Amino acid sequence: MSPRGESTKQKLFEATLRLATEKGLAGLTVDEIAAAAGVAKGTVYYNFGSKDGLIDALLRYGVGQLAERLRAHAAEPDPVAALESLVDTGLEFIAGHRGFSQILVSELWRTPGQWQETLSLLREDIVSIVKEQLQRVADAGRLPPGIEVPTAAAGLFGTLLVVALDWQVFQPQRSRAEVREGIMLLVRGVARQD
Amino acid sequence: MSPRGESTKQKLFEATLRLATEKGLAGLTVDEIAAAAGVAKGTVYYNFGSKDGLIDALLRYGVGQLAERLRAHAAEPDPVAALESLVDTGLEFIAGHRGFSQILVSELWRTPGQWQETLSLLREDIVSIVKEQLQRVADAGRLPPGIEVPTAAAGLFGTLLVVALDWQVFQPQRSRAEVREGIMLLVRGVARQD
Amino acid sequence: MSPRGESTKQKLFEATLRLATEKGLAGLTVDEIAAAAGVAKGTVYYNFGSKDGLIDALLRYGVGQLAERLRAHAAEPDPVAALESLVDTGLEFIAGHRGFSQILVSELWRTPGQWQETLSLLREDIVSIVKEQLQRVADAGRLPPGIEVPTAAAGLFGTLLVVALDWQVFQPQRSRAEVREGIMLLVRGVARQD
Amino acid sequence: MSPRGESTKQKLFEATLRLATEKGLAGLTVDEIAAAAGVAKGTVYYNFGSKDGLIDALLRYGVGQLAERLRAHAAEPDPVAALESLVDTGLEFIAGHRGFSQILVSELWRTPGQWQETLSLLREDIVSIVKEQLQRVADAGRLPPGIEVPTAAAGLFGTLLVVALDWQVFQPQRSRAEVREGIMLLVRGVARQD
DNA sequence: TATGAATGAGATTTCATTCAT
DNA sequence: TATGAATGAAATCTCATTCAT
Repeated sequence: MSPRGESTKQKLFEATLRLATEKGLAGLTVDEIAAAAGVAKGTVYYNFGSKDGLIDALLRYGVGQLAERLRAHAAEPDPVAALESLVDTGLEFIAGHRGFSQILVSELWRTPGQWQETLSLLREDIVSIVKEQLQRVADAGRLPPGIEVPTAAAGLFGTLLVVALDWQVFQPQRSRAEVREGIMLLVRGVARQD
Repeated sequence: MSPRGESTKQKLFEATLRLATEKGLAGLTVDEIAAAAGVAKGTVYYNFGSKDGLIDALLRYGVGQLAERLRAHAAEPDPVAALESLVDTGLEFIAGHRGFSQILVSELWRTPGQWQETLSLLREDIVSIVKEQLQRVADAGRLPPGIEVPTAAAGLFGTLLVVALDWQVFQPQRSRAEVREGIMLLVRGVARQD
Repeated sequence: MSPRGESTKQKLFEATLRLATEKGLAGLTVDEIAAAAGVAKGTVYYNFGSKDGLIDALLRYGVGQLAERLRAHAAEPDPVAALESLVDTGLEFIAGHRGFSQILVSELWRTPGQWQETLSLLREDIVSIVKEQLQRVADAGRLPPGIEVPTAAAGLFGTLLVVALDWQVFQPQRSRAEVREGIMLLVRGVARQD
Repeated sequence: MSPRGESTKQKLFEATLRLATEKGLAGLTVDEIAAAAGVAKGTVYYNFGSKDGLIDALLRYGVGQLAERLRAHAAEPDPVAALESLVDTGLEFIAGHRGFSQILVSELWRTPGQWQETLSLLREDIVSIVKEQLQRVADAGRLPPGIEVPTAAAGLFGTLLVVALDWQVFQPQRSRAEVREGIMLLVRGVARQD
């Protein structure tokens, strides 16, 4: 709550995200994180109790950031355009936080994984934002029959994550617009053509 | 090569897959693997040289199995039906080998991952099978303009993996047919309607 | 000196004794003590300078209390009865301050113990009270030959401590009178029968 | 079970006992213990799982040694002489294993202490040996009325421990025979005079 | 007089790997 | 072909102490 404490946690989150992009979350050491954040090792333990505690808090923080950005693009009047904006924002975030996205994708579907409880809740947060946008498309009568909004939302979120990572890792020469168009082809295939 | 040696390796593969479902590859220790397989720790080193050697062999083995099954369904004359069969086979494999699939999704896009080199090659194997089928659809003139086969193949593979895992973990009550239909709606959105 | 300061020190003493019963002095952390006392960690350092300072002050405080009570029973005219009263008072104190007694028994004979210097002095305080009473018995000609007062005093103190703790921990159903009688059998064996 | 494993544990026990006499058990580090035993730090963890595991095993080992020695002196035909031999053996052991005895005295009456479960059982072992000898004295009709054997055995054990430690720490100039005689005065006061 | 975030030295623990059998 | 005790580098974690407020 104190400004000092908050900024310390912030510094640690940011340092961890930075390092995770370079080396992956699994390979990070508390020493590295503390050094990158410019604090003592003990400070990590003072603030988060354990390395796992830091990761857990980081997941909440990162998903919070992602959710915030996705929600910021809900204003678009045309529902399909809004969805496109959401996809683009998602791609931008993932490209900018690859290490974080990597941990999401690798922990999200782990059966009893260490952070599964946390992640299940966080997944719901994101999926519900996607769901809302898809619902707007459905309300506009532009979803073909047979599409269930909750299922499609979960699928779209997973696809977005995985396609974005594949882009970053295996096809870095493509532009974000290209990748967005690739995903939108699927979405437009689903959303009824005008 | 001897049956005894093979069964030792097999036991180690199976134990590793069983454990990986619960704890992920990075969290596995050689002690645990050996104990779960019912062999001594030294046996892992005798057979695979190192922990990485074991994982590497396991990945090749698993992807080999998946590729074999996917190829077996290439005979279907109608290209869209063949794609559907491929999707169904993929779903079946993932449902039956969740631990392995979890590993794939965890490690495939890990940037400096220890097994990234191996996995890049293996990813190519699978993606090229998908590509072949999509190419047949394209050759039949049933792909809308703007779709690039290589990109779509990579996307379809990732989506398949992620949607299947989401099904297993978060929506286990759905039937494989339902999930397959969900994915085919996307594919049919892409493949030109008959 | 101020009532507030006193109560802070008192709170810290009490919290430390409470915790020491469970975990011993060595296993206590300043964090735990402060939390149990309901004050901030810095307050311990403000009031006592260091963890050792707190323990040191606590030992002096506790031994002071014990010595005060033991001295209060020196008035008894019959020297053997006075010794019995002293034993009874000792048992009462130990039963009522088990945590403190546990500390004494743990630390008193620890060779390079951190608080050994303090404890040696404090031990002398108590032993000298016992010695005084035994000397009165000796002066009354009721100690058999071969008994050295200083040795017997040290032995009686240790026995009292240990028997009282054994009573509290392993034989709580016995009454204080019973335990006192057990010790007095030894003492009366030593003190010449009337 | 293997000779190598046993001798490693033995080496660790002996090194720990040696160090405990010098520095007390609480202040020992695994580094020191491993170095003193001439093995790698990991070897401690391989053999005992944790520092606590080592201490726990050491307590069993030490008490086993003490019990063995005490039992070896049960042959003496005269029961009071047998008791004297037992006391002497106890004093010798404690003098030779001060660090170990220190931990016994400091943990034995700790309420929920870390090793209390182990120690309660071990205490029973020792006390029952003392009980046996006292029972022989009682059977010979040489215990005065009012002495309960179990109570007296527990008391004698505690007194022996505490008097021996007090001798070692505060009165090292006394001989073992002197200290033994001091304790025997109590015992003979209790045992009926011939 | 009191606070509590931050520290860092030093402790415990982990675990892939080796090697004699 | 297999074993498992031993290793040690490197990780995680603890905690008495400091200090700005």
